[in-house]
Amino acid sequence: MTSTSSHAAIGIGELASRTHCKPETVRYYEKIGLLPAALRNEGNQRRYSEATVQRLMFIRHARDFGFSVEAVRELLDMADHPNQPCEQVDSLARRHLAEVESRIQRLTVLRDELQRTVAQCDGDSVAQCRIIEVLSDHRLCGHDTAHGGAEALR
Amino acid sequence: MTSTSSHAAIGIGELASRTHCKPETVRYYEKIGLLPAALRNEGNQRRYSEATVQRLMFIRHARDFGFSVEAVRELLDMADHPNQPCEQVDSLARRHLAEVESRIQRLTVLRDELQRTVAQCDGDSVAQCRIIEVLSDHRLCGHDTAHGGAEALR
DNA sequence: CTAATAGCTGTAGTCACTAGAGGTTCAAGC
DNA sequence: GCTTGAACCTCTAGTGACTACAGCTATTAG
Repeated sequence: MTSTSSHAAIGIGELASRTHCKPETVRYYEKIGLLPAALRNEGNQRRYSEATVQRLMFIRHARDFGFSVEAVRELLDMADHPNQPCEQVDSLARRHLAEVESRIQRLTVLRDELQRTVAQCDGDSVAQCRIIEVLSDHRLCGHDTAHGGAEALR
Repeated sequence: MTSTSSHAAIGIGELASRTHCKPETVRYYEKIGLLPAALRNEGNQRRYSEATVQRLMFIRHARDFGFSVEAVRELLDMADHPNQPCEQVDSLARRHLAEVESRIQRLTVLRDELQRTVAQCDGDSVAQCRIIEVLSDHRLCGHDTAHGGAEALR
């Protein structure tokens, strides 16, 4: 075995590659307190156990699910208290789901309007371009929808 | 007429309220060059013409459509050259549309996975919570999908 | 022993604003 | 003319979740 021996402490590089993130991100998570301060070797380099690999996998996975770092912090807290009821976990997840659904909704309105507008452009000069025309005059949009706004993208 | 006289110069507050944004945003757009440096009155306050109202409406509308500030900069450039062909406008808009569609796609995958996971939680203790369980182990997700990731939200 | 790689700290940059401090100017009423 | 309050000015820092860089030290393979 070269690097992945079974229960030896691992370095930040291996931790990062095993959790699909970068060493910078690991240090960042430590700084903001998602990961506890790492143990150091004689040369002041971070050394991690399998437990940290698991914790970081949990974090990355929750982030992949779109949870904010603050939400991940709460989820970690809850996961650390397995005997409590999971109501809070549930409500956090449901709120997040609602957020995602609303984002999809707003983006869909936006997409329809973009599609409509793009379809009306006949490829002539800018002076007759339907896209520029619509951007210049809100009344030319589909009805009077406020089409999401930039917040749709957040 | 009190504030909205027909061709007098207006202040930053009225410009902002007529374009649904804030004075800070107007100054910000000036700083990054989306709006030209404003004329000033004797007391160094910005004074705007109707042309600026139109330009700012264009900007806000493009931002509402989800175009990035850099894209808006290009769109303004194009709008300023009405005799050119509108190919570039068209391609910019189509690329943006593709971006929006891809975002919807990724969010939809995410939503389905969240829905599935949340539905499986029976409201017991955290120790048995399906949400925590799934977050702890990637293999428990629907198949082997990488479910979008945090980039889905950008 | 040397050279390449990996790690360390600390700071600044990303995007599109927003908020605040601390000061100046304007407009209206008396 | 004077006062008051709102609006305006500049400059700086903060948001979220990292990423990138500069300038150093430690480890490891050959």
